[in-house]
Amino acid sequence: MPARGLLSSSPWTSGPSRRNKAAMPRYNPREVEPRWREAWARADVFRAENVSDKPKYYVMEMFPYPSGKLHVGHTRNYAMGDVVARFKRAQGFNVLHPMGWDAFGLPAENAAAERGVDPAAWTQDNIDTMRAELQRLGLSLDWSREVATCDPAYYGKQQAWFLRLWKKGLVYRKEGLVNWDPVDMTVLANEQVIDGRGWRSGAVVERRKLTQWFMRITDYADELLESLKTLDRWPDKVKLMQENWIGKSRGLRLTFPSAGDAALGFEDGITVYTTRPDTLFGASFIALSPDHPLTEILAARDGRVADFVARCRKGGVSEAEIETAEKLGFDTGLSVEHPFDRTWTLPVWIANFVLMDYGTGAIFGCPAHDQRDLDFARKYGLPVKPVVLPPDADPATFRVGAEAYVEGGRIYNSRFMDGLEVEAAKAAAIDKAEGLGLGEGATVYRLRDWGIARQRGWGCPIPVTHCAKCGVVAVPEKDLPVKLPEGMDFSRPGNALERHPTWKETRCPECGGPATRETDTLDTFVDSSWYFDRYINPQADEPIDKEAADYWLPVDQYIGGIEHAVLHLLYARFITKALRDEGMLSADEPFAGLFTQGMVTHETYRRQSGEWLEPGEVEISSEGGHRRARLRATGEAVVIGDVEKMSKSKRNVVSPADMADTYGVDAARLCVLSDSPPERDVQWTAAGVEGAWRLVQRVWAEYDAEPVIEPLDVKRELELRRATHRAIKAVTDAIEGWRFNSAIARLHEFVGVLRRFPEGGLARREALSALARLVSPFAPHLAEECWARLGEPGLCATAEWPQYDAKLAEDEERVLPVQVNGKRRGEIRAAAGASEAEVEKIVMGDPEIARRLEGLQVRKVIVVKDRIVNIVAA
RNA sequence: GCCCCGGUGGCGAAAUCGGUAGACGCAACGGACUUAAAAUCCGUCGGCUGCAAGGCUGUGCCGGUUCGAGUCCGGCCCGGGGCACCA
Repeated sequence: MPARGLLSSSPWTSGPSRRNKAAMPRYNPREVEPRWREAWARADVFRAENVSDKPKYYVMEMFPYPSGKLHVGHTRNYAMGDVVARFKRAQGFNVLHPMGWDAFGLPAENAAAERGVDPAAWTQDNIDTMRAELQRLGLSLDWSREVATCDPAYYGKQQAWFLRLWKKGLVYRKEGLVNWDPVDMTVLANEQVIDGRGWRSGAVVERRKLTQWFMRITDYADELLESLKTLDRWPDKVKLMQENWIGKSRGLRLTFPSAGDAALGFEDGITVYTTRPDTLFGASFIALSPDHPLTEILAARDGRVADFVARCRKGGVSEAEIETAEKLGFDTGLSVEHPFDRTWTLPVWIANFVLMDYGTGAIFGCPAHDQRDLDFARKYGLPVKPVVLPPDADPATFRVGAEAYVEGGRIYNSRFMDGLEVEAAKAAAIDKAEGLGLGEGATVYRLRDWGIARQRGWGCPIPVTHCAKCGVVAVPEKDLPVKLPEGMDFSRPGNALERHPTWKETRCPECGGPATRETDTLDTFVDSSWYFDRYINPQADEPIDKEAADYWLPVDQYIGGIEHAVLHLLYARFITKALRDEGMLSADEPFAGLFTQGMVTHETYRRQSGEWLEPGEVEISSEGGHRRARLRATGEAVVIGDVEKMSKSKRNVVSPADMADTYGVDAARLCVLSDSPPERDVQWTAAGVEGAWRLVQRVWAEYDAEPVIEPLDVKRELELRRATHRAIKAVTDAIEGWRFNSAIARLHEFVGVLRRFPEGGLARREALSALARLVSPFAPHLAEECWARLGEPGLCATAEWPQYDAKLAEDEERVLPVQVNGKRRGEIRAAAGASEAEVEKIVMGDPEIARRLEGLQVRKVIVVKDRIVNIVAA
């Protein structure tokens, strides 16, 4: 949003500054910034070397989808990464800071459908636009390593490793129930279904039976869980989310033998999975999933079962259905024997709340100690028998009412387990079941295999052919990449690749007979699971240049949104481990350090008709204490919606370009990093840019000022030197601690100090030399201009980070507040590091303190070195 | 329902080891400069109270630990995020 009054007259041409001399042109970023970007490009200073004596540092931000326009959320994200990249480079690291494009996906298809453009051309245009915008931000990126996932040179290598994983058995095809998005007309992974709706379209997801491609991420479930422990530079929150997602549980897989007249398919009894084998004597029924194979057999024979299953399938995933969550059951009339007492039989039900794809798809119900089972038992009049006694309860009177008892306690009513604590009873039950040959201890994960196929035209083709004679055959590596055709028809929903008139037709690589190509493409999360490997050498013949990868991996610092905590980060970890086991790289984990930055949010605006509006089209006013919004062009009333993450779909995006046009790129970078800590969400306002702009001008004014030659005052010189070293320490520590907002605050302070020291001399020179380098990660163009003005050799971008002298960074004298009984009553001055005795002496000799202590008896004096004094007196 | 994370001036926030609460910035107000405005510079800026020095109070609420609590502990309220028939 253009700031008031700045469009007609630009701030840097509006008049001379009055500091130190009559007329001085103000710092003009429009002229300065492009010049330094050219200088960096000419010197190629941001190119990383795959062979180097320096220690390596690999820093990257999550690559963007090329939507066509950069917004301030991107700016903030990439500015953060650039601060780290420039800081580490200055500290002597060989820094790899690459960029690329997550370029497959639906928006290109939507654009093709709406405007009849070619998705490849549309995407390429967007990439070109956004690359220019990114380059304008002055990011220290190594553009020689750029990758785009829609480039055959990239996805062809992806097909190559995909086939290797297939041959290894990590990829397989299976018929199963899938989540079908009826709007996008594609299959979604479980992770991509949120509240029963497609993560992208928001449409209610249906369940369909289809043959699908999967990756065996569950083979790695245990390692993915265990090695989370090695990720000490990941946020705990993300590790916790992944841990919950993997959902490891230990329990018992146990078979209930069928009782009496075993029905067809039912001879082997029913196998259930439980994490509560200690409650087996509280069992009251068995429940099968509506999708259980036995249910299907029963449904084939009995129409009432089929009707019941149909009822369960209807909805089931819809939001409303989940919320009401009514338990539904059907009594099959069949029964099984209790494994621990074969004379005891239990009825077999089919229940809607039993999931087929978790455990065995069948459970035993223990209503007293499981809320779902209790709800079910109450509804259908099944017995409720408690077997875990709460610590203070009386076995004679303890009853379970409306709430199941799920806490710990002592087992009773349970024969050989009586008297045991819950954990001991679980072990005893597992032993017993194993002894009987009816069960074994089992570990089960919530994590499911990853469904990777999408019925989309704009994605990486799955490189296989279907031959009537040979079945599913891999395309030979020499024939890769399997490229997308030109001229796909996106005017109708569905898979444009499938509809293409000729692309499908091919020859079987094995028998040479006629065959068809697979028309499913890979989930775009496959594309983003290895791009950090490809950056290392995007021209390599092999998908991954192993030698270079062994040097660079793992990524030292990855920066991105918390919204990828589970999906992208889990897939990328899995693919890394799979490729490692294929011998393609050596790293166990892709990202040693992870930082999840906050989102940039903005209010949303819509027309009465529901159409989204951009913030720039809307004028906000205050009428009667209420904020009102009107369409700038027509005055039409506009609905102010929620504050949400900036996204193209809701059109609540603010471009950094306007801000950069008016104030320059450096001010824009400072603005997005100021004021709020990087991990916090921020609601966008342009207010901070004025402060950033002033900082730029004030920094420049120090370099541009004519030197004031005055005799150096030794005391003032020391004071300035102390301020310099204190600033170096503070900024360094703040960057290392990811407190960029604090680092910028310290720059403001340091500039404030410099204004008070216009004299020349070495101390000022030292200060200015340090300041340029401290400013450099945040406002790199300004830093170069200052550096050049100082006459320093070379580029500031390649200068060493300033070192501080720890002695100078500490004050030699401290002001210590003095409290009496915890209330501040004065302060004293003491040498830094003064002993308790020395400080106490000064305190007691202070007349003001003495006055405060009149009539009181000092009981105790607490001296915290260099910080505070507290006198306890009565 | 369960699991996380937050709540500090008019606003964004700082205080990261239990030790001066509000650094730094924005806005506002007062002043300087200017024919004037903008820009720039200097200053004030949690609340109550006082002529002043100062005093009292204050980090969502209630209680606790401590010489000392924004920070630690217990209970609650509010906001945000994640998971949600996972047996």
